[in-house]
Amino acid sequence: MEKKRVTIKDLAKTLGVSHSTVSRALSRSKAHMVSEETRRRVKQVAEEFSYRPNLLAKGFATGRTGTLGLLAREGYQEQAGAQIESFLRAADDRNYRLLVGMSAEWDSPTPEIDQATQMEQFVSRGIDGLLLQTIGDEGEPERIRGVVDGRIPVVTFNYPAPGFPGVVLDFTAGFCRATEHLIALGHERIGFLGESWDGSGQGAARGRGYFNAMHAHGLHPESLAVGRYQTESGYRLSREVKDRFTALVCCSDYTAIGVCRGLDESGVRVPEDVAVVGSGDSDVSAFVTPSLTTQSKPIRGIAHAAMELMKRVIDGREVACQVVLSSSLIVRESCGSAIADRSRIP
Amino acid sequence: MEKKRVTIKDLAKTLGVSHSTVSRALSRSKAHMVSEETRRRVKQVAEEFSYRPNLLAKGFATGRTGTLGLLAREGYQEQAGAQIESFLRAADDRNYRLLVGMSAEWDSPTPEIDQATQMEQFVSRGIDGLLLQTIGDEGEPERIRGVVDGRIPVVTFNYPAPGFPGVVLDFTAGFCRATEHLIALGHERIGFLGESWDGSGQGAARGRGYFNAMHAHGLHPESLAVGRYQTESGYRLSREVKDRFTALVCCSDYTAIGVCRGLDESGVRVPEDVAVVGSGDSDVSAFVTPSLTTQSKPIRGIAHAAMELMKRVIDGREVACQVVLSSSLIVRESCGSAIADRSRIP
DNA sequence: TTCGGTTTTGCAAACGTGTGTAATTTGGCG
DNA sequence: CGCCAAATTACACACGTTTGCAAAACCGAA
Repeated sequence: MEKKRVTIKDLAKTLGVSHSTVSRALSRSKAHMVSEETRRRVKQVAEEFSYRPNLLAKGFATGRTGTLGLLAREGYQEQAGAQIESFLRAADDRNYRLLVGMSAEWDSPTPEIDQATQMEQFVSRGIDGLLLQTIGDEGEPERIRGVVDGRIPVVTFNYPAPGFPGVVLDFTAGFCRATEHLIALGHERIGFLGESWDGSGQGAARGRGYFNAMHAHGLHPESLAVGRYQTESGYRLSREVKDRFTALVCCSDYTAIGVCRGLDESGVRVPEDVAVVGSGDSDVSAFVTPSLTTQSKPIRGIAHAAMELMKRVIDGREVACQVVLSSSLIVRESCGSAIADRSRIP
Repeated sequence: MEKKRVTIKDLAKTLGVSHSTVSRALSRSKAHMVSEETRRRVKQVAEEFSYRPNLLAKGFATGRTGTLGLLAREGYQEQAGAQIESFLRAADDRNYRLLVGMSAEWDSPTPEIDQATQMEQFVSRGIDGLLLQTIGDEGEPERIRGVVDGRIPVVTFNYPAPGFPGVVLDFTAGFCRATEHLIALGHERIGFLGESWDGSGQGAARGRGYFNAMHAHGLHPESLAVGRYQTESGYRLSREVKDRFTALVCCSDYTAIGVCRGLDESGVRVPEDVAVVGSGDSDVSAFVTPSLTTQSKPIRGIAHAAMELMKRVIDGREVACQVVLSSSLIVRESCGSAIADRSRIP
C-alpha cells in the first residue's frame, strides 16, 4: 500500500553504477569527480523517476539539515505572529527552512523551563542554528550554553544575552526621545506607566530612558507600575492619573490605549488634558482615536538583521556582537503636537 | 572541538548491556519487554549523562518524526501571522512540532508552483502530516495528490479540496447574513465590493452570499470589482459609490476601511449616508472610526478544528470530510444599526 | 536434574545518504 | 606496447536508532 519513495539505490540499479556514484553526481562533492557524461545520465534518470532526496537521511548522514530553529515567545505585548511571519520571509530569502516553536503560554509560571525544553527539542531535531527570542533573565546565558554547548550557532533577539550574538532594540534611547518630545511640548508633570527603572534586569531599559530624560531636564520622575503590558492594566491605572500628570509615557501601545479609554470615560480629554505616548507601533496604533504617538518597532528589520547575523555566524565570520537597532518616534494625535501626522493609514 | 552528543551506545557501554536493550528501555516497545530493574538503571544513567535522543536518526529509522508541516500563504487579506500563531498553539496542545513554511510572496505570478515546491520540501523532510492552506484553483487536488501520493495525511483549510479532509468557512452564509442585515435596516441599493459571484472558482463564495440575499428579496445585485483585497482598492473605488449605493458589502475589512476613508474625504458620512460592512474581524476593525461591522473569522477555531481533524486522520478514524465553520456577524457602528455595539474593546 | 515455557537480552540488519580508501579505467608519453 | 599518473568508479563503512529473530537466562514443575 505505502509506496516507497525512489532512492539513489534505485537509480543506481537502473543506471548500472554504484549508489555512491549517483550520490556524488547529484551533490557535486569536491573530493571526487564524476565524469560529465555520467552526471548527465544520472540527472536525466533522476528526473525521469522524479527522485527526491530523503532529507532526513541526508541530515542524519551529514549532520546539517538546512533548517533553523526559531523559538519565539509571547510575552507582554509582543505580537508573536507578525514576528514569526517576518522571520519566515527573511529565512526564505536565504533558502532556509524554519522550525518554529513557541515557548511559554500566556502566563506560564516557568518560562525558563519551557524555553530550555524547547531548545532541547530543537537541538535534538538537528537544526543548524537557533534564533532565540530571549527572556532576559539572569541565568539565561548559562542556560543556553548548557543546552547548546557550542554545537550550533545561536543568535538572540529581544534582550541581549552576554556571550551570544544578538539583535536588540535600544529601548532606552527610544523612551528618552519620547519623553523629551513631551518635555519639548512644555509638559513637566510627566508620568511613566511601566516597570521600575531601577531594576537590574533588562526589563527596566524602557524606564531608564524615561528616567534619564526627566533627570537631564531637572524634572521629577514618577512611575505607576503596570503588571502585564496590556490594555486592562492601563485602563485600571487611569484613575490615578487625573490631576496628577499632564502627560504619560507608556511602556506599550496597549497600556496607552487602555489609559486613553479610561481617561475618556472619566471625562479627561486626550490629548488636550493629558498627552499620551505609547510604544511598539502596533497595528492598531494608527487607527484608534486619537491615533497614538508611538515608537516604531521594526520587526521586519529585526528579523532581517538576525538572519544576516546568523548567516555570518554560520560562515564563521562573526562570534559575539550585538546589533543595536533604534526605533524612531512616530508622532500622531495623542500627544497633541502641532506636527502630528493626522493621516491614519501609515 | 565539536563535542559529540551522548548516544545510546555510550549508555550501553557504561551499563554493560547492548544498545538495543537501552533503546527498548527508553522507548517502551510492546513487542519485547525489559525488566523493571534494568529499565530503572538505564533511565538513571541516561539522566546522569543527560542523554538526548537524536530525533533525526529516530525519524530516519522509524519513518515518523512527530513533526507536522504547516504551509500557509499570504493571499489577499489573510493575516498569515495570527493564523500561524494559532496553529502553533493548537499543535503544541497535541505535542506536535510544526515545520512552517510560507508559499508565495505578495504577488508571486505562480503560486501553484511555489506551493508544489514547498510541499515537496516538506515531504522530503519527513513530516507526518501536512496542514495546507489551499489556493482554491482547479488543479489543486491533483497537484496535492501528485506530491503526497497517499503517503502522508493532508488536511486543508481555506478552500475545500475534493478528496481531502479540510476545514472551511462558510463565506456564502456569512455574506448572505451580512447583506440581509443591511436589507433589514431598510437599504435597497446595496453594492458589493469584491469578486464577481458568477465565477466558477471558490473565490466567488463571498459574492454568492450577497447575490442570494439580494435575489431573495427581489433586489438588484451590483458589484464593483476590487483587485486585491486591500485598503487601496477600496479607497480607489469610493468615487464610484457616491449617489449610487446607500450601503456596501465589502469582501474584506481592509477594502471597507479604504472605502470609508475615501468617502470621508468626499464628504460622504459613514454610516449616515452610506452603511458599510466588512469581513474578517481584523484586529483594527474594532478600533477604526467608525468601528466596523464585520464578520468574525475564527482563526483559532479553524486551527483547532484542523488539528483535531489531523489527529483523526493520523489515527485512521477519518478519510475525507469537510468541517464547515460559520462566522457570526459582529455589528458595530459602520452600518448605522441601532443595536450597534459601541464599545471599542472587544 | 531435566524439561518446557516464559521472560529478558544480544545480535545483526535495516533505514538513505555521504565519504575515505582502494580498485579500476583512461590517457598520455616514451 | 608498456608504464605511470590522473581521472573515474566501486566497495564498504559510518551515522543513531529501531526491530525481527535467535539465544540465553530464569522459573516452576515433573
